[in-house]
Amino acid sequence: MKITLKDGSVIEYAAPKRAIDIAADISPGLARNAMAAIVNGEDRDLRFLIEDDAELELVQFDSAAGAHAFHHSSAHLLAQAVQHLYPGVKFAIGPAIDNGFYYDFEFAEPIGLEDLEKIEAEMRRIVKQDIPIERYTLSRSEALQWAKDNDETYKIELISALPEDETISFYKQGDFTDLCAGPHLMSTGQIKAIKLTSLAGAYWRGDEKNKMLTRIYGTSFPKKSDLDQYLELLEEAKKRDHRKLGREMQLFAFMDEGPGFPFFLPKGMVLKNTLMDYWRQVHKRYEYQEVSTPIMLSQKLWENSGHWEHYRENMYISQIDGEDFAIKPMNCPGSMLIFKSEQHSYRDLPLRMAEVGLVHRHEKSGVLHGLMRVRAFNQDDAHIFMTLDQIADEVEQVVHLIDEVYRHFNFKYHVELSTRPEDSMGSDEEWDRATTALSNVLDKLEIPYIINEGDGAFYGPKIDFHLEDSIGRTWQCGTIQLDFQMPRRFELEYIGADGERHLPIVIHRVAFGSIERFIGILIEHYAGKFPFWLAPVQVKILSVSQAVEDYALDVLSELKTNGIRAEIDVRDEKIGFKVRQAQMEKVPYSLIVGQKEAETGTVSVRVLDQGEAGSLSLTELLDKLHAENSRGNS
RNA sequence: GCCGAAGUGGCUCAGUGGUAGAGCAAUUCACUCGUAAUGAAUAGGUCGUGAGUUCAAUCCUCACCUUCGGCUCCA
Repeated sequence: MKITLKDGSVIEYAAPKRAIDIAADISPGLARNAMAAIVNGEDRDLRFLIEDDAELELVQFDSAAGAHAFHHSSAHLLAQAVQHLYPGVKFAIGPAIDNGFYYDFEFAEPIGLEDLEKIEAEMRRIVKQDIPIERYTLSRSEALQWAKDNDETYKIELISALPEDETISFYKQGDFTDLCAGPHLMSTGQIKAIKLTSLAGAYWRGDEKNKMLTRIYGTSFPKKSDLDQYLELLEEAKKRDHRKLGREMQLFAFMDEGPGFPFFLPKGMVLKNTLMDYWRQVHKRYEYQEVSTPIMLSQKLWENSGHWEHYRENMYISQIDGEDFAIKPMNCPGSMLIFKSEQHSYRDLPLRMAEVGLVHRHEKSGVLHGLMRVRAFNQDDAHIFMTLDQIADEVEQVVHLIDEVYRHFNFKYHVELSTRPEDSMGSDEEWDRATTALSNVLDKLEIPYIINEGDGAFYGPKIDFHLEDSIGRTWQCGTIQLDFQMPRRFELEYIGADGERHLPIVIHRVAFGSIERFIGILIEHYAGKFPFWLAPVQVKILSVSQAVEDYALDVLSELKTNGIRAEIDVRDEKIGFKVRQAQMEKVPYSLIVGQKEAETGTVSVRVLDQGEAGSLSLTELLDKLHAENSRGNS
């Protein structure tokens, strides 16, 4: 048989051979570092016996498939350790996830964080023993018998859900056996670096009606140094936490009196307004009109829009003069009413109506998270009313706009296409048409995307933009949603070239998504060190001694007159102390002024994280700052 | 909402069944200073809220509120 490797080379064997043995033939290092095999495109064990001509890829930890096998075996290792320490525990599921693994257990007695260390120690002990991992298969009925014999209620349920004729694979390492599709490592000895990271409750099968199990999260690496590097990344993320920086930099706050409702402090407001100035410039250039619609509207409107039926549990309800009203969770119905308030010609279309609207949504208390998940937020919303044949051009233009905005902040991003959810309105035919329209645009622009089955809005499919921040985390921000339903429900119309009434199509779209969340992401992306144009305080003037206070104040007023956001520190403190404080406040430029500067009409410039940058005259300084500020223009 | 953890001066955190401390910050004073912490003094807390146990509760018990880590959900 012929084995074709990834690099195109071919090895021939007279008899069937296991993937691991082929790896050993290629090099001992590969045999040692390989985690799994991909045979003819399918994920397999290294112990998989290749019997015919095949394409073979041997994957190591640096590939997704290799890491997956490694983490998956780590999950089994965790389960084995738990079995040793807590006899009688019941096992649910234990998959690999990004950056690690978890396993769900049903413990007889609750365990605490201090137990994790014990479990970790037991895991290390099993690793030292270097126990071989073996694979075998059983028929469905044999597997079921195994689960019943061991009183594994969750496994019984898992096996019962499989087809009758299914052959089920098992993995056994010493005294621990688990049913599992694999692939798995050859032996426990390969898992050199382990860290159990957290303990959490999780519902069986993710359904809140089911029993709550105990989930143990962990991460693992083939090398200790890789684990350390990962733990450092977690530390870095902690330092960047927008909740911590938001408080330290006095940007926003949360109060017990309004859980999930952010308060913006003066500096946070400067940030927000600067961001919105940029946003308005972009949208003016893309020919959007801006509107504003009420926060509270009659319940009848929400019944008409479908929100009452599909979105009610997230809405805040109130009454005015005995009539039921709801606080808007979305901006669209308001915009529909504006469109409807006038007669439109096909010549008006596409009509791009933007609204930075404040929406309120009742989120469950457990999901609130700083600015990332709040109960009141501003959406940089827009509704584009258009004809059927304008769909492609308009969607394309929105894709360009979002791309431009993300690039402005140096974000990379990827795109997902979400299709019809179960709870939705409209006909299959319209959903197909809308979904195809979106995918056609992505195909035309050659933008790769993954499909998110059943994750669309209740009124239409959507393109989601997931941006990636400076330390590699992704966040969903922009979306483009195509809607045939709302225009019909609101009986929108325009007069076509033929003089007849026609139904317009609507695009709902956001670029930032939520201004609040976007600000949270920016804080973490920049670690609080905003680019000059966006920084709430751009310049801080530090006087060396009281003798130059007057000059320092002159510099301040000159900067302010020129539209620079400047602060001054003329306290009776040493210059080193003031410099330190200004750096910790993450102000982009510190201007040190002393006797020398006062006499020559200059300032000594210090750049955040870079140090001293020489002296400039006031005119030179203003030129420089104006140039920097213009980066905030679109 | 559910599981687990936490809540002590503006911030970070000690601490004890006999009504509380530290560092930073703040205020005042002295120093008048050249690029990441000058020194001293002062002030500031009914220990998240409510109830219970106790001679006595910040500490033990219960309920509630908020926050944190997850689950589910999501911009």
